[in-house]
Amino acid sequence: MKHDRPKLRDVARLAGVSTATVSRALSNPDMVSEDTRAAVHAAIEATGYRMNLAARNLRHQRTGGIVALVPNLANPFFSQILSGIASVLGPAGYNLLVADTTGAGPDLLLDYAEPSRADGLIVLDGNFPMVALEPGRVPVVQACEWVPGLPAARVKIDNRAAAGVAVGHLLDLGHRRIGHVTGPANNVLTEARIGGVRDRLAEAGLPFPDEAVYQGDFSLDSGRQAAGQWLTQPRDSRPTAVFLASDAMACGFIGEVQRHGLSVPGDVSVVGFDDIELIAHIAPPLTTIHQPRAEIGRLAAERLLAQLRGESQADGDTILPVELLIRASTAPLAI
Amino acid sequence: MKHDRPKLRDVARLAGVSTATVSRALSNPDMVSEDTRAAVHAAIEATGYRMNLAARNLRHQRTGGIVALVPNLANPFFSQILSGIASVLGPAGYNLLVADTTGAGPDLLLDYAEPSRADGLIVLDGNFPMVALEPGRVPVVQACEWVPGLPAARVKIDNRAAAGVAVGHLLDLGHRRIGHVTGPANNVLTEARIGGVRDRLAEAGLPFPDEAVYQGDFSLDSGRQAAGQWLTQPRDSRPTAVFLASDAMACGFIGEVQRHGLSVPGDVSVVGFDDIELIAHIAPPLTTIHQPRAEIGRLAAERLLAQLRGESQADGDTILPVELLIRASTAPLAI
DNA sequence: CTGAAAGCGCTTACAG
DNA sequence: CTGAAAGCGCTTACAG
Repeated sequence: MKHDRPKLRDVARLAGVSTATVSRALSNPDMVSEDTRAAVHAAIEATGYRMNLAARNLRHQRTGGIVALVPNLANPFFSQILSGIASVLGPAGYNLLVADTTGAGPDLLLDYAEPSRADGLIVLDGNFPMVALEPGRVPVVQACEWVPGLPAARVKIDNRAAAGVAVGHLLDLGHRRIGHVTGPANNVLTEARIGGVRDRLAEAGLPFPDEAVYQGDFSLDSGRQAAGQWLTQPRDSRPTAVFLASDAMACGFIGEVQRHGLSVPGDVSVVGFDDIELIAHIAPPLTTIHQPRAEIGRLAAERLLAQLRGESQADGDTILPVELLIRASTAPLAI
Repeated sequence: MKHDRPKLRDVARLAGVSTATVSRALSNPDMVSEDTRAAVHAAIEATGYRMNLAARNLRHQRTGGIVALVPNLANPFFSQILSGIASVLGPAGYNLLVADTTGAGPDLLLDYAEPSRADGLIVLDGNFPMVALEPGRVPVVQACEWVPGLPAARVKIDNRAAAGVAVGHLLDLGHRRIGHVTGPANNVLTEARIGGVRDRLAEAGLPFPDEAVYQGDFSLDSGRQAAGQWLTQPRDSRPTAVFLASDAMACGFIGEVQRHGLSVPGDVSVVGFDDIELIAHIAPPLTTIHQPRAEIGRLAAERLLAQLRGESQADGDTILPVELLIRASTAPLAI
């Protein structure tokens, strides 16, 4: 005996009405008389009918899904963002699809921007080639990172200003030789943050020599390597404080410095970026820039839904405020 | 001028063949002659045709998606697992949908087990009511957690044995009064881990009094509260070592103990569970049980795909090995 | 308020 | 090797 799932037709037959009527009873109840509605619902109960969403979606020319393009799913940085996205998509009746862009070709964005694949796109990766999103493609919102020139809404923080705040904190503590560990090359966040450092130092009339810039890639290990470089520099000319473009790097930096018997903040003050999970619990607790990750996710999803409803303009930036969290990894310059 | 996307029919018209032929040229190239194939591909180029996946999926009675049901997306514990899942689903041509089960009703599992919604389910949450997955529902694989009695494949570690290993390590260090901070009540992991503690202590002929059991819920804050309790207990009878059912709790526990001027492992040895990101970098670096999270995700996805291909049995457990990582938060009992 | 029929964009037995 | 036609399971103008 086959376990065929009941279809609209089966319900209609049992209720003694047409499939059109059953369909209406379900999606537009007040288009049908009360009696008919009751009969239909009885038949649904009796058959155990559940709607085939794929068929409805095909008919409606939508998929019911939004995809989030994530640079690296394994990076816990994104869990709060995804959680924020899911918290608005779920109640709105959309499915959240996630795709990891690691090692993906440049076509990935276009593949996912197919209306038959998803109704909209949230792009968390700024390293896509600048593609012209042709008409007939799906609405896109960029979150955190962005593709320069891509005409799509952005939800983000002011990375340049945030870096300025971090450096300002170190200046306030009396530091005059300030170093910076960057993110990966060719990354918009990297550019914005180093720009903020440069601006703030220039404003203070301080130099920003090449020796004070350490190339990183956001990873813990690259922070460790930056510390290795810093350790080899002459004690009386190397930075007395370092601002790193991610908390993970700050974590690696601190570990390496300590491994060599030096102290944070005794020998060097350290500021991170992101305020990731548990970073308040390392030793010393890390001073960092807090990014409202869940909020970024929520707003990105909301802007996308607004576009799908035709309510919102397709571009323009939403800038969220950051917060400097002063913890124990920074201290006044020892004289 | 409308920007209608070209359909199969448009390609067929341009190539001078039927839609059936275009369809075959695409999905079964060697069913068509070389000339026809060339004509079809030329027409595809000319029109910029891209297949409508939703229509193909409806026809094929599949959705092309697998959903992962996650207890709490914001918890970075799951990022590695999702990454593992995505790494096998992507290449296999499936979309990964994620849903957060926080605050969801008991029907969620059944809702997602609809064949029109997804082709399969990976359940990471053991707190669903035991439902009979009726025939006509989609294949399910459980990962990490599991619903007792649910007849679905499981990919997990041996939590009971792992807890035994953690306790064994503390016994080896000479500890005789060993405490345990549990996970949330009514959770399969909580039961399995406390069971492992009880077994191992019994095996060593040691007591496991109620005062040595602290109720937690996996969260950092509950670890902090457990430390609060521990601190109020008499110094000469309270545990000299504590095994906590999650790293987050261990982190909170250590922080609170240190805040009261005591030292880890000087005054109390601490073992965590999970080996989450950065936990090797707190002070002191945490001794913990490493769970192969990415591997769990990969294998769960692979078992599900095998079931979809009809290759694998629908139940049976896959047990992955864990590893005790000894770091600085545990030390021999001071006499 | 309700039904017959066309259609969303594909695929696939069935003939030829 | 190729085409005409039916069908995946819904929805929705169009009539009545």
